[in-house]
Amino acid sequence: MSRFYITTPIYYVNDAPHVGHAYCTVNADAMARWHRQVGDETLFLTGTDEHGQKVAEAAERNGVSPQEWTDQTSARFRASWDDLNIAYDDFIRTTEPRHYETVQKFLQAIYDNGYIYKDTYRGLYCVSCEDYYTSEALNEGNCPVHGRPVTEMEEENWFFKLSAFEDRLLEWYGQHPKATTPDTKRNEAVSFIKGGLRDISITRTSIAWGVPVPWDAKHVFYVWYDALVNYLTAIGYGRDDALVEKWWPNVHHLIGKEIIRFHCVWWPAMCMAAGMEPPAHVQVHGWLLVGGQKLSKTMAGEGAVRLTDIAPQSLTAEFGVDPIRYYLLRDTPLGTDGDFSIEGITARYNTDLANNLGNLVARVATVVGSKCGGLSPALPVDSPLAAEAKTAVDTARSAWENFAPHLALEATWRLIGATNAHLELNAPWKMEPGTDVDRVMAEALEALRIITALIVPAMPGTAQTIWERLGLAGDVASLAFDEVTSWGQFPAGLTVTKGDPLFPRIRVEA
RNA sequence: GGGGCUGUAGCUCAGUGGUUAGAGCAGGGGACUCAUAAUCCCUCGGUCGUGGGUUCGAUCCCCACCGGCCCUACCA
Repeated sequence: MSRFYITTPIYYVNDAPHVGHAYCTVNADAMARWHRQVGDETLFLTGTDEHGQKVAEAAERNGVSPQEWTDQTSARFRASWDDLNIAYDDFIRTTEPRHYETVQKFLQAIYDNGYIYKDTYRGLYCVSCEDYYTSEALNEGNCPVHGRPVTEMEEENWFFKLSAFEDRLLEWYGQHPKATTPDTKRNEAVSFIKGGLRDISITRTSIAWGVPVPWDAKHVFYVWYDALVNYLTAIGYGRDDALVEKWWPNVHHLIGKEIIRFHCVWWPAMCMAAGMEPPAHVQVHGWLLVGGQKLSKTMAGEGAVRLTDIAPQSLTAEFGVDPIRYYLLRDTPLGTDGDFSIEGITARYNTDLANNLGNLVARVATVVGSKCGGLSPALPVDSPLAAEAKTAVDTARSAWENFAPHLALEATWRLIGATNAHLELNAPWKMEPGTDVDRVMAEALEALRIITALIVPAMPGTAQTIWERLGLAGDVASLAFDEVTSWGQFPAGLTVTKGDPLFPRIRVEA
């Protein structure tokens, strides 16, 4: 048995949970579910990032303390994840005492190792961005984002000697070519390092809403610097060395492409500075882009077409939880940008879920009912579907191992197609009840049993529903993947029930 | 301004320095009628962003340009 530790970024509480967050979290959840299925000891961590100036200001505007504000906003993320059937093992909040303790110990270690020093930060500050820029970053003397003049500011800060890690990082990436995937994203990180690293300011005196710097009470840590450490908080850094040893560094950080720099440059360097191995793997995903199609008002409000305006719950309310999970996993491979659209969801829903999977379950149940007395017939020794099933299982296994849920599902749907074709070829509905019908329907049931096991990570609720309709006992997700997906197990004599359509077709106006 | 990614069939995407560039969906035709007007079979469809270069030969390598996107030091 091996172990699998996967994380999402911790989401900034000032955002409302949106489809982008859901995309990342559903992928992490499916990956965790698959690893649990194969028997890995699994730790799936997500959470919320609750410090920083913007949170403090938002709390003030709303007339509550920062802690009260983050209590409210963090809860929205948990509600979204509950709704999407996300089975995280731990949900971290950066305002928790355990996180303060880990951050302080981790950064104290870096300080003790001599990688943190005090200096005066002079920089060009853009009021709109609330951030500093280097003179090279400016666009003709103006802020590159807002195009407005910047002002010279000065602040006394503690600095992290990121520049000291250029060579070590490059060497490390040379030795760990798969530390960041896909390769194009690794190249981005490496190019950035090669371009030269400068030390970074990691504390602030201007705000109080953060983790206090242990050796200088006037300062709190800059929000990103405390946020990254959450991956160590959850495994007990500073509190339980054995637990850290157990889970680190074999972690998989699932992140969006916009935060490559933090996870693939800063974070490995911070780990090195603290005397730890950098995280073994960062899997980068792209963005879901909204192509400009109109979203319904119930979906996103008047005139809104931005992805960040779409609440995951509005989607699950309209399409169901598992269809949205399926769409997010199937439609956009991890690593590239994808298109998000209601039309796309509808197409996946109707073709893959209603027509292929849902209809297959229905037609098999009907024919078993009419030709086999509603009971599963005995399974023959050989079947042409056995090879198809093996291909699907092998492909899916390797796809999940390689962070490619879309390929795992594609392979599963090939098996669904092969099962539909097998029924078509044999046309059991034309036959008189007897051994020929029994053989075909037993084969279809067996294929469906394996298909059900294969969709567990993506659609756990649907999988269990189908499992029960097939007359099978127990919790399909708890069965060992390798055993449950091998051909030749469907017991004879189980009661197969039809039930309502799993995925009623969505009518689309012409 | 600097760095990086990307542009392949109507749509979403695979893919390879070398004979006729693939898949799914959509479109067209046929079969079937167990099933959620589902399914199955066949089929239409691309000067592989533009212009150069390297090469015996490029969609794939190099350069430029055009379009889209990310980062430029707190947006999955």
